[in-house]
Amino acid sequence: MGRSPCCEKAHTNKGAWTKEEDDLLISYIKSHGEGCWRSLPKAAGLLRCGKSCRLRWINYLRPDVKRGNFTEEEDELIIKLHSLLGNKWSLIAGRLPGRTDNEIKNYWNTHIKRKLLSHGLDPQTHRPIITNNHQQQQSLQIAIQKKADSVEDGHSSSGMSTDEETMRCPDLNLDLSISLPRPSSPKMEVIVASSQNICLCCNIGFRSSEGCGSCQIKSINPHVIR
DNA sequence: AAGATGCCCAACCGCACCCAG
DNA sequence: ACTGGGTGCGGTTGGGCATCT
Repeated sequence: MGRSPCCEKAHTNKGAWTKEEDDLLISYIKSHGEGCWRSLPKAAGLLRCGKSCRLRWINYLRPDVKRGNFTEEEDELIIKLHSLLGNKWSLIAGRLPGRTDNEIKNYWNTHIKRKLLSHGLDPQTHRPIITNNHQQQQSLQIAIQKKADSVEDGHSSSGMSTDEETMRCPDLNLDLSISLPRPSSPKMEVIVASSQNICLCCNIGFRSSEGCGSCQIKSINPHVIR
């Protein structure tokens, strides 16, 4: 049994896209729109899998894709959203105009993870890393700090040292500063974003069904992703 | 100068979800 | 209610480039 393959692998190209392939895909989508990805490659004259075309378009060729370095504001927003949503890259990307889930995912894994570690925070939980051995923890912190220093030299857009950044953003551990204590359940909990008892998901624009399932507020912001 | 190592990012893979029939 | 096709998503891989030794 098993699923049928999404395409005839024997007759499809793989690997890096050529300029000619890019041009074919762009011109086809410009004249026909983003239709059925499965049939698009054949119609566009591409020897590619439909999934590959979709990925190339969404992550690279789309005219509204923003290229280049992430700003400090985007950094902070990603951290906030990740603390709220976890690895829901598509939802996070939906809150960062011009950024793709793939780009954010890569950026998270290569930069932000390290940044959080340098602040002694677990990138998954956004909580302080705690070991039962104080000495072990100290050496861990030193090692992380050394690594982070070498990375942040020339990376930090603000040009501040890690300590200075911490001073400037005392609430960098956003989860700690804005959420209620995490209960034992791993399920995302409602976070009181303001005195209005509005879930933070809603506060930043998610509908009740997006981001967290526990929120009862109906469509605060009609401008939702997708 | 050259090989080794590390980093970054585009692209692939496979599973999950959605929805029409 | 069930099934299967199409699409979306998140994790992972691998190639190219930069830096180190």
